[in-house]
Amino acid sequence: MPDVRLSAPVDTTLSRREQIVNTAAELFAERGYHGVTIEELGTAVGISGPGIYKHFASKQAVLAEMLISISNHLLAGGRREIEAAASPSDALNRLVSFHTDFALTRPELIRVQEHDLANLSTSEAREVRRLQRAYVELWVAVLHEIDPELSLLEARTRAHAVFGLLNSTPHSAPTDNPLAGVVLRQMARAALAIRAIEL
Amino acid sequence: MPDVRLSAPVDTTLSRREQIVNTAAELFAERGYHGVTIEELGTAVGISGPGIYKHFASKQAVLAEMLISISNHLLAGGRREIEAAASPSDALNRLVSFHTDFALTRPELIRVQEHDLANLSTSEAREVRRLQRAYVELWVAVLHEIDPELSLLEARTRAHAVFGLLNSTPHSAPTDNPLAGVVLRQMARAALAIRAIEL
DNA sequence: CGCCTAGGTTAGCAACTGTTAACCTCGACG
DNA sequence: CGTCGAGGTTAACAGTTGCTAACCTAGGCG
Repeated sequence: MPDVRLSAPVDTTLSRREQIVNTAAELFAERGYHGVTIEELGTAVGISGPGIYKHFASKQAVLAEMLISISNHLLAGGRREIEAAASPSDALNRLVSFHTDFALTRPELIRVQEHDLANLSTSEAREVRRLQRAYVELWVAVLHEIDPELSLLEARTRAHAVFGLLNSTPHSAPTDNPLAGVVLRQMARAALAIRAIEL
Repeated sequence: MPDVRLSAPVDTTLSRREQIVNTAAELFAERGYHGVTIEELGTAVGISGPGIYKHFASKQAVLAEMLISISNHLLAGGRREIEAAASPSDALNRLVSFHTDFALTRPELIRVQEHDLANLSTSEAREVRRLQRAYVELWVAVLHEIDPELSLLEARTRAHAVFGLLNSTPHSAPTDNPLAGVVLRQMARAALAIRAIEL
């Protein structure tokens, strides 16, 4: 199973597989997994209906590839940021920026991951949750390193809260205002009580 | 159309209508609107299948009553908090507490409102969005009153971000830890830069 | 050149699901 | 006591939708 690049939505250089996943992400984000038919998805990528089955075994398989690829992307990116960091609080800053960029760049993926996990088979859902949990634990570990007094439970609550804050972009930002990134980063840092100089 | 109380999920004193809406909220939150059949919903409230149609004209009508009732509840509550406030920053504190309580008490309703607005008819969806917008504008007005320098666009971004933060409870908090409320309130205030003494 | 396979096409089936129709029942009440 | 409507039941229909089957076609390549 070749991995799907998380690149710009419409791009003629994409393989059909990638094109299908990207288009499906937008449609699922708007109308939900069950709100999109295979026929619609096919038409949206320029082929029709059951042509999808030349590339995916089932509709669920499209969703599975999408969600697993997102989770992998976040986990890998998070690890990269932490490795590149000079200190724990630098690591947290980098995590915040990384996640903010992702949320601002690909809001559809945020939406689908929030909404449609329940439409995966149990084993695939378990895999996605495992990856998501690993990503959360990245944040938890950094938070705990910065403040060892912080309980793991509270650290986890804080991490989820910041995800909610940063993932709010699909709900707001109808016109993608350029200051949203700055505002969100700053709010996230304040919520996490990171003392950091903006700019 | 009698309004549906936003009360505890399982309660024998509820009317069938209320019982249906409450149960539907839990099911929709778990599996999404299209992921729940009328048959399942009926069974879950102890009647079977088409018995639902003695109380609602359609499946969509159940969702509509749910979402409109939630939006009304939030808007009315928000107005009440602002009226009771002694100052703008007190108003903001009260809004934060009010919203936190709601998110912690009825996470299913949060989820459904986030996920399934798209499954309403256009006119009903417009109504819900109107109420939601009015609720957001409540926050925006208070934020603007506290800091008149703040642009309306940024105030709106901040409001949405705080909703995202507070609405993260359905995603985290599998075991409803009692400290979640305190933590979330504190994070929200920090993100909004409210100087307030906890406790 | 001739074959094979990747990637399309259309027709159509089987399952599911929202909704309606027709019917039952029982408690309130004139 | 009779009736009547609220609230339930089951049967069944019609539309939708995921997926398969059977077929076509063109380009790479031995």
